[in-house]
Amino acid sequence: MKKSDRTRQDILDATASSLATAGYTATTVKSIAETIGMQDASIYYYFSSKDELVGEVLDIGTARAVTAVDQALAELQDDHDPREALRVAIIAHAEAVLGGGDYPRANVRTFGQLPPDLTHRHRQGHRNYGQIWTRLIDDGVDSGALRGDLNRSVARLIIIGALCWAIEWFDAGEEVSAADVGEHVFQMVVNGLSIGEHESPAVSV
Amino acid sequence: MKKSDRTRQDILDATASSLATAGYTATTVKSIAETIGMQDASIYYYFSSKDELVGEVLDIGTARAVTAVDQALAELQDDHDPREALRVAIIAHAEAVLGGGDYPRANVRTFGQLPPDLTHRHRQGHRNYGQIWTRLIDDGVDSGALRGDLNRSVARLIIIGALCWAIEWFDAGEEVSAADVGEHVFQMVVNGLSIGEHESPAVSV
DNA sequence: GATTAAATCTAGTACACACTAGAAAAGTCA
DNA sequence: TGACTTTTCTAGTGTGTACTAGATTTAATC
Repeated sequence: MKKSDRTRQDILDATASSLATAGYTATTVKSIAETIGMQDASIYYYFSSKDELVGEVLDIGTARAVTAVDQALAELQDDHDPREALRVAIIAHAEAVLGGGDYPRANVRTFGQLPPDLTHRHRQGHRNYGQIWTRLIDDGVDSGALRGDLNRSVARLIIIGALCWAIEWFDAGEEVSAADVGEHVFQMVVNGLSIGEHESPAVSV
Repeated sequence: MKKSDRTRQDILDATASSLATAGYTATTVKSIAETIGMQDASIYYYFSSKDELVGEVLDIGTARAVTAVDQALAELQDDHDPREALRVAIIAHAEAVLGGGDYPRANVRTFGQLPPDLTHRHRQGHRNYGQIWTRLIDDGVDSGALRGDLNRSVARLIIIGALCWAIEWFDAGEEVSAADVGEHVFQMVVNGLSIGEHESPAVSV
């Protein structure tokens, strides 16, 4: 019963790694099996289909990302600035997806290339994750710390998008760390690149 | 000789449309042929391989995106604020990729799911496109309009990333237009979400 | 209208893929 | 050791894919 659990974990790990780097299509059952020194047919002793295996990897990925952000927010002081909460969440997300393990990365990497069934299966998970950010932005706007003239949904999606797309260019080997990327996103979307007084012309959408 | 050109164009259009909505893997030679009412084998009278066809679509896509941004910048007045140039470029990109035709959308949509050969083939095109943005940011920082304490490459990639990822959630049917998305990205990354004096703590990377 | 060229189709090949059935091996425990 | 269970393998099936060869049709030219 022990050996079986470890093999199952090995399969999940290999799948997560392949999804994170090669994407969904290039991740074949055969390639997964080769990575852990098995025949492809043996995979089906543990998972009934490729998509069930992939689905489980993605579930773990979202769970880890949620945990990372929740945990970072929980460590904040009670009287924190809403902007600080946003900063902590952004950096936690960046570290989870860019610097963290393969599971959250697999999630972002395969976004948009999954078959419809899998996309639908994870819709709720993504919605839940999005709600964390919705609350962060609502808190900021309602408390007067953040501008209220922008569409909050669009703002949320832009922040998450900037972070998610980073997976396409981020290189863990370079001198810019995952946290650095998060810090940059925060500095840009919250403080802005501009120097001096900004006009902040009202944008009504 | 006329008919031939139009059929070729039909193939390109159908491929762009499929790539933009379904992605690379789901875009099969057979499905392209079906769209225009042909047999899949007939495609090979015009293109020697699927990847050559896809490559040509992507070439057109990058060319159109570059043209859109260049044109928007060319219409600026000579004494424009560097921030205004960034704003115009961001909105032009948003309109080209989100609201524009299938070709630029195909580019962004298939980014990260192309076979290595095609990825390599378009590396130079992407670099050229990136240089437009590098210059915009350099102009802003050097003129003192934009903060210089952030890594310029990271800033550039974050802006482009926020725009590119929008293809995953943008819905042309909703009330938020492509230009609205661009305006939001500009407001956020240049003016920032924050209200009041920001500390802008130096970030050295 | 006959001849040539252009365009499309029919019918296939070869291969990679997810997945299955059942035999063989490895491990467990009396 | 021997009976039993768990795990892995061998050897396949069926399907979808890109692509090819050559016949057939459609269009242009003389």
